[in-house]
Amino acid sequence: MSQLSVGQWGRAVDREFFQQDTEILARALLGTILAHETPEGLTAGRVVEVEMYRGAKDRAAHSYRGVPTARTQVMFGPPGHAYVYFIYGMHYCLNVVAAPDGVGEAILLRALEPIAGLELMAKRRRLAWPLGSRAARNLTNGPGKLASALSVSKAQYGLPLWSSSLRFYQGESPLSMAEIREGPRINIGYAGEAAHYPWRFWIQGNPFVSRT
DNA sequence: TGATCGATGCTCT
DNA sequence: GAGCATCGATCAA
Repeated sequence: MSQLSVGQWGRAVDREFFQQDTEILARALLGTILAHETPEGLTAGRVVEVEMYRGAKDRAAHSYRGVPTARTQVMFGPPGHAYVYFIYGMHYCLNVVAAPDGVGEAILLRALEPIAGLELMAKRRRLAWPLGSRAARNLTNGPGKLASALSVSKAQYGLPLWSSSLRFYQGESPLSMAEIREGPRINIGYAGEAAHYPWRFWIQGNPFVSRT
Protein backbone atom coordinates (compact mmCIF):
# COMPACT_ATOMS: atom_id res chain seq x y z
CA MET A 1 0.00 0.00 0.00
CA SER A 2 2.72 2.42 0.88
CA GLN A 3 4.42 1.67 -2.46
CA LEU A 4 1.33 2.89 -4.29
CA SER A 5 1.29 6.12 -2.34
CA VAL A 6 5.01 6.63 -2.77
CA GLY A 7 4.63 6.34 -6.55
CA GLN A 8 2.53 9.50 -6.61
CA TRP A 9 5.39 11.50 -5.16
CA GLY A 10 7.76 11.09 -8.08
CA ARG A 11 11.14 9.43 -7.92
CA ALA A 12 13.15 9.21 -4.75
CA VAL A 13 15.98 11.73 -4.91
CA ASP A 14 19.43 10.30 -5.57
CA ARG A 15 22.70 10.88 -3.76
CA GLU A 16 23.75 13.48 -6.33
CA PHE A 17 20.76 15.66 -5.44
CA PHE A 18 22.49 16.64 -2.22
CA GLN A 19 25.79 17.51 -3.93
CA GLN A 20 25.04 21.13 -4.70
CA ASP A 21 25.63 24.46 -3.03
CA THR A 22 23.87 24.67 0.31
CA GLU A 23 21.60 27.57 -0.65
CA ILE A 24 20.63 25.92 -3.95
CA LEU A 25 19.89 22.72 -2.06
CA ALA A 26 17.89 24.52 0.62
CA ARG A 27 15.66 26.06 -2.05
CA ALA A 28 15.46 22.77 -3.97
CA LEU A 29 14.25 20.95 -0.87
CA LEU A 30 11.12 23.12 -0.81
CA GLY A 31 8.32 21.17 -2.46
CA THR A 32 9.96 17.77 -2.07
CA ILE A 33 8.27 15.02 -0.08
CA LEU A 34 9.83 13.66 3.10
CA ALA A 35 8.57 10.18 4.00
CA HIS A 36 9.33 7.95 6.96
CA GLU A 37 8.37 4.28 6.98
CA THR A 38 8.24 2.65 10.40
CA PRO A 39 6.61 -0.51 11.77
CA GLU A 40 3.78 1.75 12.93
CA GLY A 41 3.11 2.95 9.39
CA LEU A 42 4.00 5.52 6.77
CA THR A 43 4.01 9.26 7.41
CA ALA A 44 4.95 11.90 4.86
CA GLY A 45 4.82 15.61 4.24
CA ARG A 46 5.77 18.24 1.68
CA VAL A 47 8.67 20.47 2.72
CA VAL A 48 7.42 24.06 3.01
CA GLU A 49 10.02 25.78 5.22
CA VAL A 50 13.78 25.35 5.79
CA GLU A 51 16.78 27.19 7.25
CA MET A 52 20.42 26.81 6.24
CA TYR A 53 23.37 26.81 8.60
CA ARG A 54 26.78 27.49 7.11
CA GLY A 55 29.65 26.25 9.27
CA ALA A 56 32.59 28.54 9.93
CA LYS A 57 30.87 31.50 8.19
CA ASP A 58 27.87 31.31 10.49
CA ARG A 59 27.85 32.00 14.21
CA ALA A 60 24.44 30.37 14.52
CA ALA A 61 25.67 27.01 13.22
CA HIS A 62 26.50 24.16 15.57
CA SER A 63 29.59 23.62 13.42
CA TYR A 64 30.77 27.25 13.76
CA ARG A 65 33.89 26.34 15.71
CA GLY A 66 35.01 24.07 12.90
CA VAL A 67 35.78 21.09 15.11
CA PRO A 68 33.46 18.06 14.98
CA THR A 69 32.02 16.93 18.31
CA ALA A 70 30.08 13.81 19.24
CA ARG A 71 26.88 15.68 18.40
CA THR A 72 27.95 17.42 15.18
CA GLN A 73 30.15 14.70 13.67
CA VAL A 74 27.72 13.84 10.87
CA MET A 75 27.44 17.52 9.87
CA PHE A 76 31.09 17.37 8.79
CA GLY A 77 30.58 14.22 6.75
CA PRO A 78 29.28 13.79 3.18
CA PRO A 79 25.98 15.49 2.23
CA GLY A 80 22.54 13.91 2.21
CA HIS A 81 22.63 12.34 5.66
CA ALA A 82 20.35 13.10 8.61
CA TYR A 83 21.70 15.37 11.33
CA VAL A 84 19.33 15.02 14.31
CA TYR A 85 19.88 16.83 17.59
CA PHE A 86 18.04 17.08 20.88
CA ILE A 87 17.07 20.53 22.12
CA TYR A 88 15.44 22.16 25.15
CA GLY A 89 15.34 18.87 26.98
CA MET A 90 12.38 17.53 25.00
CA HIS A 91 12.49 18.11 21.25
CA TYR A 92 14.36 16.68 18.29
CA CYS A 93 15.23 18.67 15.17
CA LEU A 94 15.97 17.13 11.76
CA ASN A 95 18.57 18.57 9.41
CA VAL A 96 19.90 17.57 5.99
CA VAL A 97 23.68 17.57 5.88
CA ALA A 98 24.93 19.78 3.04
CA ALA A 99 28.30 20.79 1.53
CA PRO A 100 31.21 18.45 0.70
CA ASP A 101 32.81 16.01 3.13
CA GLY A 102 34.80 17.94 5.72
CA VAL A 103 32.62 21.09 5.59
CA GLY A 104 30.06 21.46 8.37
CA GLU A 105 26.86 22.79 6.80
CA ALA A 106 23.25 21.67 7.16
CA ILE A 107 19.65 22.55 6.38
CA LEU A 108 17.07 22.50 9.16
CA LEU A 109 13.59 21.30 8.19
CA ARG A 110 11.23 23.73 9.91
CA ALA A 111 7.81 22.79 8.55
CA LEU A 112 5.97 20.26 6.41
CA GLU A 113 2.54 20.11 4.84
CA PRO A 114 1.23 16.71 6.00
CA ILE A 115 0.17 14.45 3.12
CA ALA A 116 0.14 10.85 4.38
CA GLY A 117 -0.35 9.10 7.69
CA LEU A 118 -2.17 12.01 9.32
CA GLU A 119 -3.89 9.83 11.90
CA LEU A 120 -0.55 8.35 12.98
CA MET A 121 0.95 11.83 13.13
CA ALA A 122 -1.91 12.99 15.33
CA LYS A 123 -1.40 10.03 17.64
CA ARG A 124 2.32 10.77 17.98
CA ARG A 125 1.58 14.45 18.56
CA ARG A 126 -1.13 13.56 21.10
CA LEU A 127 -3.78 15.45 19.19
CA ALA A 128 -7.41 14.33 19.07
CA TRP A 129 -8.57 12.48 15.95
CA PRO A 130 -10.24 13.43 13.66
CA LEU A 131 -8.46 16.75 13.30
CA GLY A 132 -10.15 20.08 12.85
CA SER A 133 -8.56 22.44 10.31
CA ARG A 134 -6.73 24.33 13.04
CA ALA A 135 -5.31 21.12 14.49
CA ALA A 136 -4.22 19.96 11.02
CA ARG A 137 -2.12 23.09 10.64
CA ASN A 138 -0.61 22.37 14.04
CA LEU A 139 0.64 18.90 13.09
CA THR A 140 4.00 19.68 11.46
CA ASN A 141 4.44 23.48 11.45
CA GLY A 142 7.65 23.59 13.47
CA PRO A 143 10.92 21.66 13.66
CA GLY A 144 10.10 19.86 16.90
CA LYS A 145 6.56 19.13 15.75
CA LEU A 146 7.54 17.56 12.44
CA ALA A 147 10.19 15.39 14.09
CA SER A 148 7.58 14.18 16.55
CA ALA A 149 4.91 13.60 13.89
CA LEU A 150 7.31 11.56 11.70
CA SER A 151 8.90 9.83 14.71
CA VAL A 152 12.38 11.15 14.03
CA SER A 153 14.86 10.90 16.89
CA LYS A 154 18.49 10.01 17.53
CA ALA A 155 17.74 6.60 16.00
CA GLN A 156 17.74 8.30 12.59
CA TYR A 157 21.05 10.13 13.18
CA GLY A 158 23.29 9.71 10.13
CA LEU A 159 20.80 7.90 7.89
CA PRO A 160 21.24 8.48 4.12
CA LEU A 161 18.18 10.44 3.06
CA TRP A 162 18.08 9.03 -0.48
CA SER A 163 18.05 5.32 0.43
CA SER A 164 16.80 4.67 3.94
CA SER A 165 13.40 4.36 5.61
CA LEU A 166 13.59 8.14 5.95
CA ARG A 167 13.95 9.64 2.49
CA PHE A 168 13.01 12.40 0.08
CA TYR A 169 10.93 12.19 -3.12
CA GLN A 170 11.07 14.75 -5.91
CA GLY A 171 7.44 15.83 -5.60
CA GLU A 172 5.30 17.00 -8.47
CA SER A 173 6.98 19.97 -10.07
CA PRO A 174 9.82 22.31 -9.17
CA LEU A 175 8.87 25.60 -7.54
CA SER A 176 9.45 28.86 -9.34
CA MET A 177 11.59 31.56 -7.76
CA ALA A 178 8.48 33.67 -7.27
CA GLU A 179 6.96 31.09 -4.97
CA ILE A 180 9.90 31.11 -2.56
CA ARG A 181 10.27 33.75 0.13
CA GLU A 182 13.30 34.38 2.34
CA GLY A 183 13.95 36.03 5.66
CA PRO A 184 15.98 35.85 8.89
CA ARG A 185 16.17 32.59 10.79
CA ILE A 186 14.19 31.95 13.96
CA ASN A 187 15.46 32.02 17.56
CA ILE A 188 19.15 32.63 16.92
CA GLY A 189 19.45 36.04 18.57
CA TYR A 190 22.72 34.95 20.17
CA ALA A 191 24.42 34.82 16.74
CA GLY A 192 25.19 38.54 16.34
CA GLU A 193 25.27 39.72 12.74
CA ALA A 194 24.44 36.23 11.49
CA ALA A 195 21.02 36.53 13.11
CA HIS A 196 20.07 38.92 10.29
CA TYR A 197 21.17 36.78 7.35
CA PRO A 198 18.12 35.89 5.16
CA TRP A 199 18.75 32.17 5.41
CA ARG A 200 15.23 30.95 6.10
CA PHE A 201 13.26 29.94 3.01
CA TRP A 202 9.58 29.09 2.75
CA ILE A 203 6.78 28.62 0.23
CA GLN A 204 4.84 31.85 -0.08
CA GLY A 205 1.34 31.68 1.31
CA ASN A 206 1.55 28.09 2.47
CA PRO A 207 -0.60 27.72 5.62
CA PHE A 208 1.72 25.11 7.15
CA VAL A 209 4.74 27.44 7.45
CA SER A 210 5.67 28.03 11.12
CA ARG A 211 5.81 31.84 10.82
CA THR A 212 5.40 34.44 8.10
C1' DT B 1 -3.59 37.54 18.49
C1' DG B 2 0.20 38.29 20.83
C1' DA B 3 3.45 38.31 24.79
C1' DT B 4 5.39 35.79 28.44
C1' DC B 5 7.07 31.91 30.82
C1' DG B 6 8.05 27.18 32.53
C1' DA B 7 9.35 22.50 31.26
C1' DT B 8 13.43 19.53 30.86
C1' DG B 9 17.96 17.34 29.85
C1' DC B 10 21.70 17.19 26.59
C1' DT B 11 25.98 19.54 25.08
C1' DC B 12 29.87 22.10 25.57
C1' DT B 13 32.84 25.22 28.35
C1' DG C 1 26.96 25.37 35.34
C1' DA C 2 24.92 27.98 31.52
C1' DG C 3 22.60 27.97 27.45
C1' DC C 4 19.71 26.17 23.93
C1' DA C 5 18.06 26.08 15.61
C1' DT C 6 11.07 24.59 20.81
C1' DC C 7 6.44 23.98 22.35
C1' DG C 8 2.21 24.63 24.81
C1' DA C 9 -0.25 26.77 28.51
C1' DT C 10 -1.72 30.94 30.37
C1' DC C 11 -3.00 35.65 30.61
C1' DA C 12 -4.10 40.17 28.71
C1' DA C 13 -6.63 42.74 25.43
